[in-house]
Amino acid sequence: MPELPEVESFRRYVEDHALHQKIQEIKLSKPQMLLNTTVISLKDVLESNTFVSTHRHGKLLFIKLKEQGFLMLHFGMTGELFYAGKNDLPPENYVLRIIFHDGSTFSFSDSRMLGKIALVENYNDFIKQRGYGPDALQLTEKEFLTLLSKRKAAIKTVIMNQKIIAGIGNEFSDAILFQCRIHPLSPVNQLKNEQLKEVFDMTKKILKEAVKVNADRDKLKHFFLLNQRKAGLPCVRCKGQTAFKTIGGRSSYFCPSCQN
DNA sequence: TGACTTGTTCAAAT
DNA sequence: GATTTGAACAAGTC
Repeated sequence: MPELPEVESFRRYVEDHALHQKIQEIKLSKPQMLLNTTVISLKDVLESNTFVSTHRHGKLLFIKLKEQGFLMLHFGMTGELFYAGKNDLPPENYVLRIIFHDGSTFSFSDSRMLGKIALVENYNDFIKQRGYGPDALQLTEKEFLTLLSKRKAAIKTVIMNQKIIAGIGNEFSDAILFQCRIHPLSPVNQLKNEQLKEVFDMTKKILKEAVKVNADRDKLKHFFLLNQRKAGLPCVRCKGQTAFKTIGGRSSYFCPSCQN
C-alpha cells in the first residue's frame, strides 16, 4: 500500500521517466477521481505542457508543470505508475494516461479508485488548506513531541493521522511500534517522553531505510513482526503469539507479550 | 456469498 | 472548539 516510502519511489520514477517531454494528449477514464478540477480543464492545462520537477509531502506527489502550477496525485490504496516507451505496451487499465510527443506514455492506474487527481497552484497552500501535518521525514524531534503532547488517543492512530504527521500508514505504524516494543493502543499521554523519542527515532530509521530500498518489502522484513499479516503466528522476538485487533478501524498486528 | 482489506472523509460522540 | 471514534466508500481477493 502506498505509504511514504512507496510514494517517494513513485516520485523518483517520475523524475527518471516523465520529465521534460512535451505532453501531446491526456486520457482520463475515471473523472470521479478528480478533486478540484474538470476533465476539460485538466486537458486544457496538461496538453502541450511539460513536467519539470517533483515534490512529495507525506503520501502526496506533486509534479510541477512548466506552465501553471502542479499536478497532484494521491495513490489511495492501489494507485500505481507505469511508464511505457513508444514501442512498449501501456497497461490496459488506467485512470489517467499521459501521452508524450514521442509516443511514450505515462499511466496512473488505481483499481480501487481511492486515489485523487488535482491541479494545484501552490503545494504549500494545498497542504495547509487540507490540514496535513509535517512530512514524517522532514519532522524534527521537537515538532514531533509538540504535535503529540496532550493527545489521549492510541499511539497507533495518532501516528497514522495525516493531519498530525503525513506519511505513515497502517503497515508501517505496526512496524514502528513493534520495533519500539510499544503496544499500539497505548494512550499517547501515558507514554514516557523517552518512549516518544524512541517512536520518533524509529519512524525516521524505518522510513529512511524503506526509501533507500525503494519500499521493497522483501528488503524490509526485519522491521516487521510478520512477513504475512496473520494472527496466531509466533513473535520473531519473544515467545509470544501475534495478536490481531482492529485499531482506529484498521487491522493491527502486534505481540502482546513484548509490546506493552 | 460475503467478509476482509486500506486511506480518507464526514458525522457523531466525548 | 478540539479531539476522538466509527462508519462509509470502492472493488479486488479469497
